[in-house]
Amino acid sequence: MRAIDTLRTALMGILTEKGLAWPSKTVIEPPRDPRHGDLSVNAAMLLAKEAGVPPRELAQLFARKLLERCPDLQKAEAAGPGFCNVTFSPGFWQRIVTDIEAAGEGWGRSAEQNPRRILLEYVSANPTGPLHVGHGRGAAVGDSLTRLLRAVGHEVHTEYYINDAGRQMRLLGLSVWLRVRELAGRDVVFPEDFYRGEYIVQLARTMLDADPNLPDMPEDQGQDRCYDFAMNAILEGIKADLADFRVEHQNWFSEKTLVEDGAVDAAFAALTANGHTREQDGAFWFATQALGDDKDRVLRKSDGSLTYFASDIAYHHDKFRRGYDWLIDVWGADHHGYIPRMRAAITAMGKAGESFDVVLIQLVNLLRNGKPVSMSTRAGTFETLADVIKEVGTDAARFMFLSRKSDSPLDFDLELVKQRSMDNPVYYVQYAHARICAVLRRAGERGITLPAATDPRLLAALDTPEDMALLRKAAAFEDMLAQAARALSVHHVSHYLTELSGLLHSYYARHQVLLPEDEERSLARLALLRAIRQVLRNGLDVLGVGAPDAM
RNA sequence: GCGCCCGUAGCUCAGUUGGAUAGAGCGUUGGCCUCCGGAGCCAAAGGCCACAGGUUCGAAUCCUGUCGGGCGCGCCA
Repeated sequence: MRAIDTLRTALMGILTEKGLAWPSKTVIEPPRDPRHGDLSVNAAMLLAKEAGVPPRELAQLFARKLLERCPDLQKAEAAGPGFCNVTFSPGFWQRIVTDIEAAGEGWGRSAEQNPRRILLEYVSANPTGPLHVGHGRGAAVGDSLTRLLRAVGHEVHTEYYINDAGRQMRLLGLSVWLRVRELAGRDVVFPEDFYRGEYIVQLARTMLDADPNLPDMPEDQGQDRCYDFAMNAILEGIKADLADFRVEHQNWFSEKTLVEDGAVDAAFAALTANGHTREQDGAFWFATQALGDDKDRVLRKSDGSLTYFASDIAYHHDKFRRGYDWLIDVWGADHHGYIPRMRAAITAMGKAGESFDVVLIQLVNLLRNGKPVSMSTRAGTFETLADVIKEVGTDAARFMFLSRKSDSPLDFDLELVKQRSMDNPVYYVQYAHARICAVLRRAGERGITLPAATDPRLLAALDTPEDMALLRKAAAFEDMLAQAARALSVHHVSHYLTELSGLLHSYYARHQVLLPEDEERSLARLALLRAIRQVLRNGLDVLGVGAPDAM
């Protein structure tokens, strides 16, 4: 925020003058209570001991010096235990309007001083069935996080890892195969853990219709055919669902290809070169315990096959090999126990801790009118993401997923998400946007034309407390994005938008924008609203939620 | 048993790199449509931030312990 930069620069000058170092714990931020001014600094409390001056007194000194140095400051005073609170002149805030006009879609975007090349992997659900709501949450968070990290200047690529080499997939082939045989009237025995979903039967029927001789194929070949067909069909369905949910993966990465390309061998070699592996009991082990894990882990089982962990290591090794320096994985929270061993692998590859992060996605409790809707892929009684999108819409579903901390459980009540109340803030935010559009439309009907760049002299008319509140909030947008990106926490964006919308609605209720008697003030207010609309749009864009002109 | 996460208003949740009098929505109560979109606004009531210690100028936030809840602890994926 420009205000923070201004204050920081001035304060640094003062400290240098006094021979004091800039304390690393210095915080410059808008205080909770707006009566304490626009910004608050805690430096005096941190420096009191070193300077040999009581904090209050030091804060008073800072206040005096700041007023001398910054013409944009209207007020600066010591307060509380030793805070230094400053208030900027209205003109300083009013300029935000023209700043936003100039930046447009770029408002809020920043150029990270240390941009990184990120590979963000998310969803990555086994293609054994359609995506359910839980996957939807991960999809929304992963996609929005991508937008957020790009907005602050990182280079982000997105990827979906297809577990097409494991036992689950063989089970899928078997499940379809058995259904095919069943449909053909053969006697079949279903194992305990096969996939029971209705979609399996449909796949089987499609296959049988296309090739009536299928059930007579040899068992192995038949299962392979079924596996192939089913996986591709399901994968296509997943891609379609994600597209409907406005979620895009730039690359779909197959686990199988890792083995075929020798990536597993390469990763094993890297671990072995660093002395982290051993043969024992006929298996190939990775000594993760020395790197913070609970116990060592097997990579190649004594029967010769690879563990899931083995190919996952190879996958992450491959990501680094492709030139990424920050790997972010979005996982279901039930995998949190897997983090230490993955982290151990990253360390064993010689990579720093900052080069790997996991964003955990907690469970989604799907409810209808407060009562749980049961979900189980195998039993086939789940609500699919596609069904949920169809029922509540992409915008409402995404906003709901993105409005809570991703690692705490979320109650998703289908009836509630359809409701147009504040239980469901997506409408509150979208309404704020549509409302501004309506006023601008009405202004046009009345023959008022708003130039693309507002004359700064007009902005002095934005002089009420509600004007100031909106301007300050709009000014804080960039910092909010940067902070959310740093914390990998998209929900800050939703909260910000809800707050900004609240200020807009208050403003609207309190101040008439189109004033027939006062054209200059009307123009100033219209310019303000248009600027706020831009902020709302940019914020909603980070969430991947639409900004409708009318509702 | 061990590990990770969590416990904030009646309900659902923000706030946790330590900051001033702990916030929002829903719900409850009471107001606001001659006027730009009432999917909105204004106001009131509602709290020992699970509990007990500790660290310091200062703790919902950091440390220790207790209680309560979720999840994870395979040569499964």
